[in-house]
Amino acid sequence: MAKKRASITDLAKQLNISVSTVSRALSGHSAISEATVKRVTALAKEVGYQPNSLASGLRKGRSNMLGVVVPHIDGNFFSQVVKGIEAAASKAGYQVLICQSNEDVAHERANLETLMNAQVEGILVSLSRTTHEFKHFEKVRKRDIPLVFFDRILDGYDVNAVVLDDRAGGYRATKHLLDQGYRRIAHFTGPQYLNIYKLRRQGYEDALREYGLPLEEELIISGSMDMAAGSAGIKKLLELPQPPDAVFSGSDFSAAGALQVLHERGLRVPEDIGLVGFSNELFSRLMVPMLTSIDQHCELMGRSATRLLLQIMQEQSQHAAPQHIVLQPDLFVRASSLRSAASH
Amino acid sequence: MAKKRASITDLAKQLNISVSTVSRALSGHSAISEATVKRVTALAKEVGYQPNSLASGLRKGRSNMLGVVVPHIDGNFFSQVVKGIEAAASKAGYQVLICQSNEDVAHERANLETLMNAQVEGILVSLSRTTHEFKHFEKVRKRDIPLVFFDRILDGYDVNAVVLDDRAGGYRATKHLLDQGYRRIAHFTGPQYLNIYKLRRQGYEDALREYGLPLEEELIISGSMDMAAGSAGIKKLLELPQPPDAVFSGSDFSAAGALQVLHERGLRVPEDIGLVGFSNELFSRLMVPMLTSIDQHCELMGRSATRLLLQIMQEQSQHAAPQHIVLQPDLFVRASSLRSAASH
DNA sequence: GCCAAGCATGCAAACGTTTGCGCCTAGGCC
DNA sequence: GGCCTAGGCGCAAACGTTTGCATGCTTGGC
Repeated sequence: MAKKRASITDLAKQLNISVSTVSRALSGHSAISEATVKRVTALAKEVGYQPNSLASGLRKGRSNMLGVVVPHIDGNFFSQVVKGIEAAASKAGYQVLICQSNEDVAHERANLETLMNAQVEGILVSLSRTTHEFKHFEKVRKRDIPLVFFDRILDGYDVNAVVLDDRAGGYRATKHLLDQGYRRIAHFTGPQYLNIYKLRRQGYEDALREYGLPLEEELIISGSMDMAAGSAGIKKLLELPQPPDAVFSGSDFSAAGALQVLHERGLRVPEDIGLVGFSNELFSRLMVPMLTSIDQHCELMGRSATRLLLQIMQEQSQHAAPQHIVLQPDLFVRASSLRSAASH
Repeated sequence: MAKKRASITDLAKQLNISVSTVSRALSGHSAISEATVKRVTALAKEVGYQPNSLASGLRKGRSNMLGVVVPHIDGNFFSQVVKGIEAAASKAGYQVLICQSNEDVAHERANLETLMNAQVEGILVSLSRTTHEFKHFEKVRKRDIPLVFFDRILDGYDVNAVVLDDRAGGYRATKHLLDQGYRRIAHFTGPQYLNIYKLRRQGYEDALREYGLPLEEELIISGSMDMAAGSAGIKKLLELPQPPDAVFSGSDFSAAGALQVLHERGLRVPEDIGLVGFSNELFSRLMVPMLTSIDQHCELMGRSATRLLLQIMQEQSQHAAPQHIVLQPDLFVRASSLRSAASH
């Protein structure tokens, strides 16, 4: 019962002209008289003609689709990145096919397979947490399908990527605390095999060194970076003979967990202890006091990655040297670390 | 320079058999000998053959793709719904094409157009805020493309839809406050032309009526439902000759805004004022005290909508009566409304 | 009046699959 | 030995476009 969608051939028949003429008329080809163009477009509008992009993609060898593989699409970071990707892609006339790897490398492999079947013209990937090898991407490369990674990348592979300068983020956060007069600064960090946590920590250490302060192992707490880890971490720190006067947390969630404990114990933030998070999550503005945090420009990352991908797709010289784009994070200073203002 | 992807024809040539045999062998057709099936699959794996789903879609008249139109993809709610959609779709072997309308009806119209060009087999839509008419969906209907709406729908049109029982949510939230002994309960609500806010308010009123309490206009604050609106709202309420002893906010954000003001003024939650939000945003667990809220089962909504769509796609009887699926919200009770526990 | 040029259009192949139909062969049955 | 069946396979058309080339017609220059 489904009504046949009108095809270019139907239009041609009704107008007694050939399909090629119709095709050219619709695609704005030069060698078609204005009169026919008008006749064709008029009829097209009348019958509600819609081009079949599958057919066109098949013939032209290009699908007008980009593929995206993310660990998961919910959560603040990835949903914003995807928003940026979709925006940039649709502006360039591309559709976006989205897959979730669920942090599972097997899923990730399957996702790539599906995207290649769908004939996407390029692929954007943020690696799953369980991805430690590169083999499944070689297949993509062999097919000469442009590939751009963002945020999560694998060390030691020279690939196109857009990442955040996590070291600079860690450095800036720590330096801000130092500038505010804090001198015994603790740090919450995550698994060191993830580039992001390793780099944030490096930034932290660089800042301390710059100020001639010692790096004390007891001030660095490694954990899962969620709220519970933050609560546990701050408890451990408070039990030290010489507790810290500030914490730079590698995640806003851990910072929130720490804040809850500080509240319970009657410690004041920022007076007694300064607090800085990472990610500038939505809720950082909802905490009391509001949390100073590092913004990752998620949406910009999505847009940049897409633009890089589109650029690579255009260059014939597929095999130019891979590009690395490094985005600079921003520090959003809020009450949780403003000792100078609070002391007035 | 791009290496030609191996096609079914290449396989056929190499094996000296016809393309039809290869096709049937790969698709598990019965009338092919086991021996050839093995030969074909072996070669296919060897050369890394990947089916071209554009071609297959063109021939079969089905693309294996679903379309999704959301106002925007970031934020807690929609990103979780999309997660559910993607999960359900990919389990059924479908790809998901995602578009953002940016809350703009013109964009929405364009999105539908693109999705139809891409030959999606079904479309999932949550309306943009500026959509007050239905015309652009009639075109989709005329093409017999199955259509399912979720969350945001238009009153007065009989369509397939999956929505939350917002009235029940409002009712349950209010009843909980009443059960906790609060008697003068205020309500933050949003634009009444949006079904969700209207219904939440109805639930609120129903609960009050059930307890024989009067509806007082001065206790109902209408606003934009963000943090600022919450702050402004609670200030207005506190200036009343007889301020409320609890607030049911139609959004977690407004509840958060209110909480900040209460903190500033030294009012205790839940002892002096009880607080309940709506949406169960991530940060509701991060607030001090933790915020009682209504969970919308976002991911389930995505999965349900997708399943409904797939079901409609399978039924020949396209034109069966439209189905409405109503999801029941859940109340997550936390400290911000627990007077009984707090009083002990 | 003839030829070159240029414009508007048509023809047909191609993209990679799927699928109805028909062919061939082998085997079983009478 | 002939006939029938069925299994295994090939042929070719079809899906809706795009596009190189050919074609016909008009026009202008000499």
